[in-house]
Amino acid sequence: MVKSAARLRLSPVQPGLCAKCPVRKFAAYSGVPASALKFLQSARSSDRIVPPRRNIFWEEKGADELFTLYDGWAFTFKLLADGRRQILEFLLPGSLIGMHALWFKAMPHSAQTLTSVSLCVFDKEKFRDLLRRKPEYERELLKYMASSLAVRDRRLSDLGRRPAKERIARLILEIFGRLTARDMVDGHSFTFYPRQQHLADALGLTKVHVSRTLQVLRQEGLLELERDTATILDLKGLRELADYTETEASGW
Amino acid sequence: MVKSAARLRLSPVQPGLCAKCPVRKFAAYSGVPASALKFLQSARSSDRIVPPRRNIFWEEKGADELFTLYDGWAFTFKLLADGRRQILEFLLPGSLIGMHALWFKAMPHSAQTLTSVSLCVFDKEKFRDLLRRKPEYERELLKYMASSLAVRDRRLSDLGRRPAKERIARLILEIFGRLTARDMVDGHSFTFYPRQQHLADALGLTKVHVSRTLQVLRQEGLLELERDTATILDLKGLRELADYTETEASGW
DNA sequence: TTCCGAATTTAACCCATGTAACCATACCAA
DNA sequence: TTGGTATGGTTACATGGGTTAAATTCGGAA
Repeated sequence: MVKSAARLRLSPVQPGLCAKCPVRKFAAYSGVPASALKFLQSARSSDRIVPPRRNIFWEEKGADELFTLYDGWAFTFKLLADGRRQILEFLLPGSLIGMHALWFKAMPHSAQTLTSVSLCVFDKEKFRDLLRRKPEYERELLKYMASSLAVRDRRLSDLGRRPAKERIARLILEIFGRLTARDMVDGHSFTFYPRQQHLADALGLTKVHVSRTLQVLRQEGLLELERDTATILDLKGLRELADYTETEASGW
Repeated sequence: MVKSAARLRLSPVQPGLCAKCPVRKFAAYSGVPASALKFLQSARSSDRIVPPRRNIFWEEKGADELFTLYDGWAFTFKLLADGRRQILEFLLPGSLIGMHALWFKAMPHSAQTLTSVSLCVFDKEKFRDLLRRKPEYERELLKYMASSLAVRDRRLSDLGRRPAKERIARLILEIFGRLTARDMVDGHSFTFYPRQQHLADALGLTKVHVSRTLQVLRQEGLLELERDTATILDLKGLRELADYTETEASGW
C-alpha cells in the first residue's frame, strides 16, 4: 500500500486473480468464500488507471460500469446549482464505487480522484448477472450497504449537531481507523491527500474556517496536518474531544 | 390512509394477506411478484400497535425484530452525549425499519413513533431465512437500500451546504412528494405530525430558528405550517426557492 | 534558480443562527 | 375544573462560522 508522502507509487492490479487480491479483505465482497471468487473475476472486465483530479463518473449521468478502488484515494460528491460542493464519502482501497448504477439510470453523485488511482472495472450487466447467479454476493452487498448507511448516519449527525472542531477531529479519526485497518499508517502519522478545501466540503465548512480550526487543534497538541501528511499527536485527547467511541473506531 | 388532523385513526393491519396489503406498493419489497408474497407472510411473526412517543428500538442495543410501518408516522434518530438529537429519516407507511439488525448486533440509531403506529413485525431469523431461500427479496432490498443511500446523500448536502430556509422547504417538499405517492394529501394540504422541534432536529437547526424561518415562509406566501397541518401555498415558488428538481420530487 | 499557480494563513467585518428566558396556548389526565 | 406538560411564539443578546481579500508559503515546471 502507499506510504511515501512525496510521490504516489501505484501498485499494479494483479492480473486475473481476485483470490490473491491484497485489498480483497477491505472490499464489499470480503466475506464471499474464495471458491466463489472466480465468478467475480469473470465479471471484471478490465483494469484502469485514472490520473488525479479526474471524474470517474458524473452526477445525473448514467453509468455502464462500477468499480472497486484498488489503489489511491478518491471521493464522491454532489454539486449544488451555485457551485457549492458537498463531499459525501472518501474512498480508500477496497471501496466499491458506483453501485447505484446497477439499479438506476442516473447517478445520485459524482466521483473524482484525489490521487492517481487504479480501478477494477466491472461491466454493469455482467455484475448484475453475477448477482443473479450467485446470491452470496447479494448477501454480502446487503451487509456492505447497511454499514455504509450507518456511516452516512454518523456523518449526518456530525453535520447537523457538532461544531467544527469535533467534525474535523471525527473525520480524521474515521480515516485514521480505516487506514489502520489497511496497514497504511506509520505509527500515528499517515499520508493524507485531501486538501483543506476537501475537508471543508466534506464537513459543511469553509476552507478558511478549516484552516482556523486546524491551527487550534495543532496548538492544543492534538493533531497536525501538513500537505500530504497527517499526524495524530494525542490520540486519547482527540478521541475525547471528538466523543469518538470504540464502536466507531473499527475500520470498514 | 389517515387524513383527519384532529385525531389519528389507525387502519387495522389486514390479517394474513400480504398480497392484498394496501401499503405494499410503497414497501421495500414492492417489486417482489405476488406469487412470492406467501413467503413474506410466513416470515411475518405478528402485528403490533405502538402508542405515540414510544421507542421502537434503541441505538446501541440489539434487536430481534424488524418492521414494516403499516400506518402512522415515526422517525429514526441518534442522540449525542450532551443530549442533542439528530433525526435521520421520517418513516411513513411502507417504510422498512431496523434492517440493520439483520447483520449487526448493535443498532446504529433509535426509532421512535410520532403518532400511534401499527407495525408488521418480522422475526430477524425468519427474515434471514426468507432472504436465503428467496433471492428475489435480496435483489429488491439491495435496490431499496441503494435508493435510501441516495436520499441520505441529499440530506447530507442539505445540511452541509444549504441555508435554513432551503432546508426547511426541501424537507417539506420531500415529505409532500412521499405523501402524494401514498394518496395522503388533500390538494396542497396534508396532515403533518412532526413538531418544530422535530424539524429542527432533522435539519440541524434550533426550534427558535425553525420558528423564525417558518414565519418568513408564511409571510412570503409559500408555506403554512400549523399544528398537525401543512399547507403548500405556492408549490412552484417553493420548488424554485428550494432548488428542488423533478427527479427529487418522485415519491419513494 | 526562477517563476507560476495552488494551497494555506491571516485579518477585518458581519450575518445567520444559537442561547436563554419567558409567556400564551392547547391538550390531557386526574 | 384543575394542574401539568408539550408546543409555539417572541425577545434580547451572544457567537460560530461565513465572506472577502490580501499576504504568504509551497511545490512543481521550465
